Amino acid sequence: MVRPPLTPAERDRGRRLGALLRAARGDRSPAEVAAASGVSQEALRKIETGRVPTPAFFTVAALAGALDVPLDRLLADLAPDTALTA
Amino acid sequence: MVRPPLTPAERDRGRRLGALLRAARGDRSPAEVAAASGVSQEALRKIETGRVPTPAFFTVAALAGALDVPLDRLLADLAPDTALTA
DNA sequence: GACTATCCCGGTATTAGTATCACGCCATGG
DNA sequence: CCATGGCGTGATACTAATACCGGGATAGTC
Repeated sequence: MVRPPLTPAERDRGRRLGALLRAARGDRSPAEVAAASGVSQEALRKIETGRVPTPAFFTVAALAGALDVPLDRLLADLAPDTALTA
Repeated sequence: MVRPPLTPAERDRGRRLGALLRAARGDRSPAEVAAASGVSQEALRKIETGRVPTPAFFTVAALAGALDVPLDRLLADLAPDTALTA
């Protein structure tokens, strides 16, 4: 075994990330955000639905940029432990 | 062809990301940072040397956390154009 | 000089991420 | 009722990311 499969915790984390991105998208259409970020609609959907639990760094960065959400905000919201009361 | 290979620009961007992370590591040993971030030493060095141009989001996040560097700072330093002079 | 430790690089194996294709669901308009 | 378009999901193809294995180079020590 060379690479451990993703743990349920990781998948759950990805699901939360997707939920955050979808929430940040608001009422904007997926096509809109996909075009703005340069990410394909399919990738966007999969990330938003949590089916891609650990997307590439720059993919998330592009989406966050298009959604005007700081990456650190995403992380903070993902890990309430570090709650900065954001 | 279903997935376009990484462009030279993407590889260069990954190289800059690695350089930034290595600079942020300072004089701390790779093993130290790897242990602190939970990233394997090999993955860390591949990222630092730019041989992994587009690492996973949470991998970069873990490294940035261990290095005490905000992700947005990394992005800003990668793309000086968007420089918010943060 | 030999030994040890650390860093770096190569190859290999397996899983994950992304793109394309195909189908079904829902809403809208003919 | 049927057609169209956007959204969601599943399967498939291919590349990339990560882990494990070995080797080599360098610095420090004995």
